Amino acid sequence: MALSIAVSTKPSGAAAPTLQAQKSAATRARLIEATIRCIVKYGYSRTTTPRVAEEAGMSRGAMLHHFDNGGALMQAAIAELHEKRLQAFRRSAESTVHEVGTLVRAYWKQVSSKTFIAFHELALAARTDPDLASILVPVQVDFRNRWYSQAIELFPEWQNERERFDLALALSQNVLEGMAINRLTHGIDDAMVEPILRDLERQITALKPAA
Amino acid sequence: MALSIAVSTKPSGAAAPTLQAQKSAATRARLIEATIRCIVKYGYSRTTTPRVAEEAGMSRGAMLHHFDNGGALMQAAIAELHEKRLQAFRRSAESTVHEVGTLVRAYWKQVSSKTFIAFHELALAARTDPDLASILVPVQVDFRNRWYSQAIELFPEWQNERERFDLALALSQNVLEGMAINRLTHGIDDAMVEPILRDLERQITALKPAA
DNA sequence: GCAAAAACAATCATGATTGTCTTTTATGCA
DNA sequence: TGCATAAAAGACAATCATGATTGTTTTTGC
Repeated sequence: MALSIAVSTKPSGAAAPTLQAQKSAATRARLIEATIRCIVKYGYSRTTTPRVAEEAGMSRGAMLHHFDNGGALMQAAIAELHEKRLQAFRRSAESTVHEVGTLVRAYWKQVSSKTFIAFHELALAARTDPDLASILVPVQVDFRNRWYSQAIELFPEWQNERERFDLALALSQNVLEGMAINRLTHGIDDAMVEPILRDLERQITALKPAA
Repeated sequence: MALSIAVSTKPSGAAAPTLQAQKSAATRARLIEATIRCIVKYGYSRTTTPRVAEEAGMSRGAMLHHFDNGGALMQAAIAELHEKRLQAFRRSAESTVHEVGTLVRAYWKQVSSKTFIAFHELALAARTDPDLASILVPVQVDFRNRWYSQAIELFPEWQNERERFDLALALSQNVLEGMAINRLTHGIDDAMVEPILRDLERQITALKPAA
């Protein structure tokens, strides 16, 4: 699916709440979800417009009526993925106790989701695809920034020892994401997941100042 | 580059040391190296036969004379990458002192190489490409097995506490590979590399029984 | 030298994907 | 009830990668 940069999605203004607009929005959502599913199923490079249309259960012509081109659809899918990540992210930050163990498990669950699979497909493709990168990188930066800010809010008492704090964050990120990706690629690791999670928890707790 | 499974590379028997055979082998090597460079530069899905031919500085026709089809070339490239990894791997196991720090650094250097980039491109593509997976998975399994065996040889005194040993190995693998991939995808991490490496060393040392 | 084989180059037909354009269907509002 | 408009489907040409085919040059072995 070729990316045409600097394309804006079809509906410019806030649509009136007419019945057609609702239907249109639903169809657009269906297409976006189908795109994400295709990225997970076939990978980014094999996510083609015919495949997405088939996955969404509609003709390619109908699909191109809602999105000017494949790139616009991909852009919308990226925005949706970003939203999903932020949402799952906020949920785990709000509802749970601010305990290291639960937070580690929450992020592990997050990187075990299809959303993360799709995101990594995009991220790796963006490495060699400048057009995709120009869309994806700002999203990644935004996510990273929010991640960091959220962590600071969750652990205010930790801000005196910024070095240890940063190390704990970087460790969590690299271990969990690394483990998720490793599981994607060679599959074989399931037995070690629990021990590693426990070790990571233990280590973060050790880095954290006593409450 | 479509993969045609179950194709064998052209030269069946051990070639006589004729001039043509040498030239042929050199050309084949050039093509394989060009393929690997293309995977790194353009990613797996954009590694097409015209691009490889251009990268190798020869016509596509010439290229298809040395490899029956694109898949055969990709298969040869995978074998070459496997060799490269094993080679770098043996070097760090043989030449260095069997010290945790040096070994961690050695593997970190290894996952920072273009060989690893190419391998990860292939590994992720194989997730959704059964033909590629059928070629790549055995190679991955073989590497993993050798990795494990090598580690056992390097640390015989550790074999009484197999759980800690396995944890140390899994940690090393996930942290280092995860960090390498993270650096590939969002780039931003360089400042944390050193602290994480040091922490990993410290942790492995803690898991290891006193010599 | 010379014929055979290999290396190399160029072209062709096929299939897939993309974006545009036209046509058909149905939906909402006067 | 009509009719204007959006939704949906299909047809279209252009582009690109692929493998096969054919032609040309160079090397090998007799």
